[in-house]
Amino acid sequence: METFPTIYEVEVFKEKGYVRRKCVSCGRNFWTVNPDSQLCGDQPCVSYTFMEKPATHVRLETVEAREKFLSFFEKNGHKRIGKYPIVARWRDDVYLVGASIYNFQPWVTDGIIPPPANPLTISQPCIRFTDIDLIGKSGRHLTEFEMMAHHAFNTPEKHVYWNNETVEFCYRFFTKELGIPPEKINFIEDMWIGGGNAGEDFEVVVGGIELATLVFMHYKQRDSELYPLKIQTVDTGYGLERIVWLTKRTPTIYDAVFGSVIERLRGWAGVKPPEEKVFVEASKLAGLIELKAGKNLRELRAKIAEKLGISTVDLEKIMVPMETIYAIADFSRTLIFMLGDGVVPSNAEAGYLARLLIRRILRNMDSLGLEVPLIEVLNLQLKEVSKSFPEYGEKADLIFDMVRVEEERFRETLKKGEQLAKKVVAEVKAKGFQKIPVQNLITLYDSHGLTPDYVSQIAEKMGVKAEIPDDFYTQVAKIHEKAAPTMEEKPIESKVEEKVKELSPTRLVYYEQPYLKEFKAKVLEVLEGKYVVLDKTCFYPEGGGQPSDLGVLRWDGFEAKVVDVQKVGNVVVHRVEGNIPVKGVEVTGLIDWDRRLRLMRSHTATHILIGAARRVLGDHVWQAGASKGVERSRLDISHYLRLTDEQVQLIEKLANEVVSKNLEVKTFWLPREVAEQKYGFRIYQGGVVPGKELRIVETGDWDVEACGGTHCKTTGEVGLIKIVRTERIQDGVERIFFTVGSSAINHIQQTEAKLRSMAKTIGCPVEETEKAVKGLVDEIKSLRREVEKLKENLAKQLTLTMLGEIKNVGRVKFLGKTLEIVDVETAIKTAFELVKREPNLVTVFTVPDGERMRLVVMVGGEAIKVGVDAGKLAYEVAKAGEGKGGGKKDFGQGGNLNPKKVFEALKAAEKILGGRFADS
RNA sequence: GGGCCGGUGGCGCAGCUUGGAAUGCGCGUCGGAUUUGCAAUCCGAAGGUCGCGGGUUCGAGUCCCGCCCGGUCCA
Repeated sequence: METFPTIYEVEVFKEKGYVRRKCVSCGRNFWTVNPDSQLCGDQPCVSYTFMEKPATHVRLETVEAREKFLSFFEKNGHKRIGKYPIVARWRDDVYLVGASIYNFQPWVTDGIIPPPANPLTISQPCIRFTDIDLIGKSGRHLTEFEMMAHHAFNTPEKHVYWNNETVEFCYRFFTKELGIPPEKINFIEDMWIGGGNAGEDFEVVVGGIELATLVFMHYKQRDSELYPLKIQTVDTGYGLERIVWLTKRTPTIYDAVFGSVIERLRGWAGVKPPEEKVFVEASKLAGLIELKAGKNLRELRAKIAEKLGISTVDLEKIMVPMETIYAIADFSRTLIFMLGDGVVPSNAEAGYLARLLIRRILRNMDSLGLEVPLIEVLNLQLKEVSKSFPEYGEKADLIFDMVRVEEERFRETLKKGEQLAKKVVAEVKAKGFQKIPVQNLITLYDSHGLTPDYVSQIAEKMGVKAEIPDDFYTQVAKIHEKAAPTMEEKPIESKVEEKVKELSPTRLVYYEQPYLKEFKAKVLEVLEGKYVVLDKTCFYPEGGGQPSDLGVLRWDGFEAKVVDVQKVGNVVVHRVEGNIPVKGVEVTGLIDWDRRLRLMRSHTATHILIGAARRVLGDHVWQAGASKGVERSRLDISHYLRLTDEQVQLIEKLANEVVSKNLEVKTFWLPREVAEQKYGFRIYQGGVVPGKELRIVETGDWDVEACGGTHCKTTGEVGLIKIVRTERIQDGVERIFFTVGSSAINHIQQTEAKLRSMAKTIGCPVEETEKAVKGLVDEIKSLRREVEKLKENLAKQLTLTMLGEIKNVGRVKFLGKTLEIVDVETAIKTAFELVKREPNLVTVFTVPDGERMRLVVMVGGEAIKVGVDAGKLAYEVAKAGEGKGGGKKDFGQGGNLNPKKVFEALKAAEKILGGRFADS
C-alpha cells in the first residue's frame, strides 16, 4: 500500500519540538515531545495512567465539554451544525449513524451536493452495536456515544484546510482548552479504511486512552487498490464521553457520564459500591487485553483476581452487579435515541436492534432483582438526555408507550416459554435422557426465543442437565442458510441497459405537463425489436411504487402497444408489442388516460394518508413501503401496535377532510441540501432518492415528500379515499389497503350489496341484520343442544327395545339391523349403551345417509377378548355392502353402502361371527 | 424478505405421530353437601362453528393446499 509519509509531518510538530518514534510494542510510528519515549501511549501498549496521574486539572461535565469543543471551533471559523437523527434516512446502506461523517455520505463526500457549511463543526450522537457484549464489562465501551467533529471538504475549486491546520486545531484544543500539557499528548500514525474510502490518520492519545482520530480521507478503495478522491475530506472524531472521563478520572467511563443514573439504580437494586481500587484495576487491565466477549473476558477476570489477590468467584460477586447496572444505563440511553428518532421495535431491521436492547435491559434488571417498570429506568436517562436534547423529553409519552408494549410482550414470551421449557424438559426426563438433546435446545431458541442458558436453568432445577455446545449459535445459523434468497427479476435485459446508457437523456414531458395525454416525439433508437427510446415522452416509467403508464404509439397508420415503461439512468425505455417503429420516425404517443388518472389519484392519496396516519398515531409513523394500483393500493407504515378499527376510521376521516379542503399539490425541484434544511429528513418517506436535485411534492400544509411520481393538481381530484382493510406484515409495520375515486365507490357499493343480500336471506331490514344474525346463532346453539338431548333419549329408548332382539351367534351375542329413522350419531350412542349392558355383544347397524347407507359396528369388552375386531368387521361388512369401512378394535365405521345390499351385509356379519368365532 | 412454532369450553393445555364417539384434563364459573360464617374438601351441572376456506376419504381436530391471527429466529 502506497502512503505519503509527508502528510504526517505537520508544521505544528516542528514548532513544538515533536519527534517521530517507533513503538517498541506495536511497531507503529508516533509523534511525541519526549525523545526517550519507547511506547506509543495507546492500549494495549500502555495502561491507563490518567486515573492516578491527572492529565489535566480541568473538570468537565458532558454539557460543558461539548460546548467547549463546539465554541472552540466556532471561534476558529467553523459553522456549528445541529445533530442529525440517529436513523440514517438519507442512506440505504446502513440503518444507524455510526460516525459524524455518515451525515455527509455519500452525497457530500462524493461531491453531489455541497456541505451545509465548510468547514463545519458538530457533535453527533452515534450508535455502534459491534461491542454490545462488552458493554459494562470493559469499562470503556458504549453503544451510544457522541462523536464531536470538525469537517472540511476540499474540492478542486475550493481548498479549505488540510493536515497542518487539523493537527494544530487539535493541539490547541487539548492544550489550551483542556489544559493538557504537550508532553502528555501523543500522535500515532495510522491508516484508516472504511466505507470504501481511506486515508492516513493520527490517533491522538492522552493518559493511555485515545481521545480523537484525525483522518485525512483522500482515497477511494476499489479492489484493494487506492485511487485519489476528487474531494479531500478532513474527517475528525473526538470522543465526548472519553474526554469527560479523562477529566473526571472515574474508574469507568460509565461513572463519568452516567453518574447520577448509576447512583439511583444502585440504590434501587441495593448494590453497594465496591472499593475504587478494584474498579481502577479492572479498568486498567481491561484496557490491556484485546477484548472480544467470551473467552478473553474470563481471562481478564482471572488476571484481575490474581492481581487483587482474591478468587475469581469473589471478584465476580463484586463486579457483576456493577457491570449489570452499567449496561442498563448504557442500553437505556441508546434506546432513547433510537425510539426518539423513529425506530419502532420490531422483528426486523433496525427495529430488531431496539427490541434486542429492551430485552437485554430487562434481563439485566431481572438478574439484579430490580422490580420496577422499565420506563422508570428509562426515565432516569431520559431526564439526562433531555438536558442536551430536549426534543427527546417531548417524545417521552411515545417512547414510554412503545417500551411498555415491548416489556409486556417480552414478559408474556418468557411466561409462555417457561411452561414450554418445563414441558420439554419433563418429556426428556421421562424418556430417561440425562441431558437435553441439542435439537430441543435449538427448537426452543429458534421457534420460541428461549436462550439455551435460560432453558439450562430450568432444566437444572428439574434435575436434568443441558449441555450447550460452543457452536450453538453457529448451528442455528446453519439451519437458516438453506433458505435461498429469491432473485429479483430485472425488467430490462442488461445488454439493453448498456446500450441505452449511451443515449442522451429523454425529455420528461410527464413532469413538464402532467396532464398531457397525447404527444409527438421522434424515435431515437429501437433495441431488440421491442424497446423503443424517444427524444421525449409523456409515458411515466415505473418508479416510487407507481406502475408505468400504458398506451399506444401511432405513426403512418401503424400502431404499437406500449406494455411497459422503465427508466434506465436518464433514459425512458418503452417496451412495445405489435408494429415496431423504425429509428427516426415521428410517432404520436397516446396514454391510457383512465389508468394514469387512477394512478395519480392513488399516489396523491398515499401522501394524504401518511399525513393522516402521522397525525392519528404519532411522529414515529414513516412509510415503510407503498404500491399504487389501478383498483387497489397499499401503504405500509411503521407503528408498534395493531391498528384499531377506531384509528383506521379516524385516519380515513382525516384523509377525506383533506380531500374536501381541495388543497393545492405543488411539485417543484430543490437542491438536496436546501430541501433537507427546509423540510427535514421527513421528505425521505419513500426511501432514499438519488440525485443532486430533489423533486418535492408538497400537499398543502399536510405533507411534504421527495417523490418522483405523478400527482393530481389538487387534493379534491382524488375523490373518495376508502381504507379497505389493514394487515400486520411484520412487527412494527402495518399495511393499509385502500381504494380511491370510482374504485372506492365500487367497493362501498359491493359491500353494501353483500349486506343487503344477507339481510334478504335472513328476511330482515339491513338495519337489523346484526341483531338478527346474533339471534340466529343463539338459536342454532340452543337447537343443537336440544337435538343432542333428543338423540340421547332416543338412543336410550332404542337400547331398551332392542335388548330383546339380541341373539347368540357362535361365542358372542349379535344384533344386526337397519335403523331407518335415526342418524349415525344416534346409532353410535345406542350401540354404545347396548354393549355397555351386554359386554359380550357385537352390534352392526346400518343407517340411511342420503342415497347410500352408513355402517356402525360396536364390540363389547368381552367380545373383544374373544377376538372380535370391530374395525376389521366393519371393513368386511362394508365390502359386502359395496361400501368401505374400518376402525378400531371396539368401534368401527363404514359408509357408501348400497341400500339394496344392506341385508346381505348384515347376513355376512352374522356369518363371519358364526364361522370364525364358532363354539368350540 | 426467508425459516420455524402455535391457534381445541372463560383461562391454561392433552388429543394430531398411526384418520374412526370431544365418556378429554387442570383452573375458573354456577348449584349442592360439610361449616355459625369463611377457607379447605367432597358431589354435581353449565360451558365447544377444534382459527377460516378448499381438497383427499366411507369418515378429518388429526392428512394435503390456500388464507387469517399470534409468537419466534435469521438477513
